[in-house]
Amino acid sequence: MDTKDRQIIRALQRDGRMTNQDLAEAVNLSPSPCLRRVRNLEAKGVIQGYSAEVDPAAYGLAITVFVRIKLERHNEEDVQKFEKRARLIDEVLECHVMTGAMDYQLRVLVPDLEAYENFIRNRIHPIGGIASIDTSFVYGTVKRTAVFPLSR
Amino acid sequence: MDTKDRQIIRALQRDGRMTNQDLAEAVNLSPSPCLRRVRNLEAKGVIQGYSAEVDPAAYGLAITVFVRIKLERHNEEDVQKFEKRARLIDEVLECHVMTGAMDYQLRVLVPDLEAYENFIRNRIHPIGGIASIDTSFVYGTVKRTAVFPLSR
DNA sequence: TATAAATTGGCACAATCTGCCAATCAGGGG
DNA sequence: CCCCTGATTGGCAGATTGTGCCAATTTATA
Repeated sequence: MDTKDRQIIRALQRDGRMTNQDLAEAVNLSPSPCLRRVRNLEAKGVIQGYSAEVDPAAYGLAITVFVRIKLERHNEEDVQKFEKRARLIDEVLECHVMTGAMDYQLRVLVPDLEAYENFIRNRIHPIGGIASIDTSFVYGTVKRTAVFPLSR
Repeated sequence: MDTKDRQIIRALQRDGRMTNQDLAEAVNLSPSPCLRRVRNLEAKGVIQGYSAEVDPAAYGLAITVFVRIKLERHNEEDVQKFEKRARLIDEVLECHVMTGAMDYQLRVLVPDLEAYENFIRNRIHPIGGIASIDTSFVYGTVKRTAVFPLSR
């Protein structure tokens, strides 16, 4: 993982579908070593995949919600159960374990407020063992990028 | 935006670099109309771009932080100033305007705790007009996907 | 400086993309 | 019921891109 690898990563975060030839030119390599580095980063799990960035509203998911959840108990069993169930919920795009007053933060995508109510009632509450839920809706997005800062 | 478009979108969220031929097969189309639909979704801004998914720790950014910020005043000038400055900070990958007690939530990536302290001191506080900051570090990530739920 | 290991560049072949044209399909009016 | 129109589709050929191999170059080490 040298400077060239980091250049490659940032270029592919900006445009994950750029051709290997353009990428090679952008990082001052010829195509074959460039492709080799990319494949290597993929094999080592540094690059975990590629994905299309889609406007949620245009797709029909107008509402983004950050949901913070605190469990009643933190024994192995209840924690495993919560995390296993959370992973299976399609509306949950992210679920992180957090420091602070709440245990988890979820990023949730739903078409409307009614769907959010149903999500809480039918997907979250049935998991059980939940002490409290704190909901924040997203009004607007000031910035959203996949490109990491230059680390050194 | 019909069922086929949604299939295409979800397939490209799972693998943004899949060949048009594989994509066409996955959604039961032949390559040319499939490519036309993709280009159309791109032109309409539904697909906003493509990007590589990278492991932040492997890249050297071990710490993910969600920072919630409340402003002292909400006049046009102070809000514009904060948002403009936030957009320019490389460590800030996301910045959303939120409902609830705090005004903004940022997703921030830094190499270590020291860098986080510097980030707050040198990037956030100098903006001015900030009433309070609430920091939550990410211990672990239970789920992280780019694939939207089937809408309907 | 000599040597070994790692990385690079170029080339040829295979796979993929791209733009065009004809064929097919869906909907509306006579 | 049929014909017409517009939209969408499928297939094809040329251009672009990816892929794997080998020799040349660079880098690191003794």
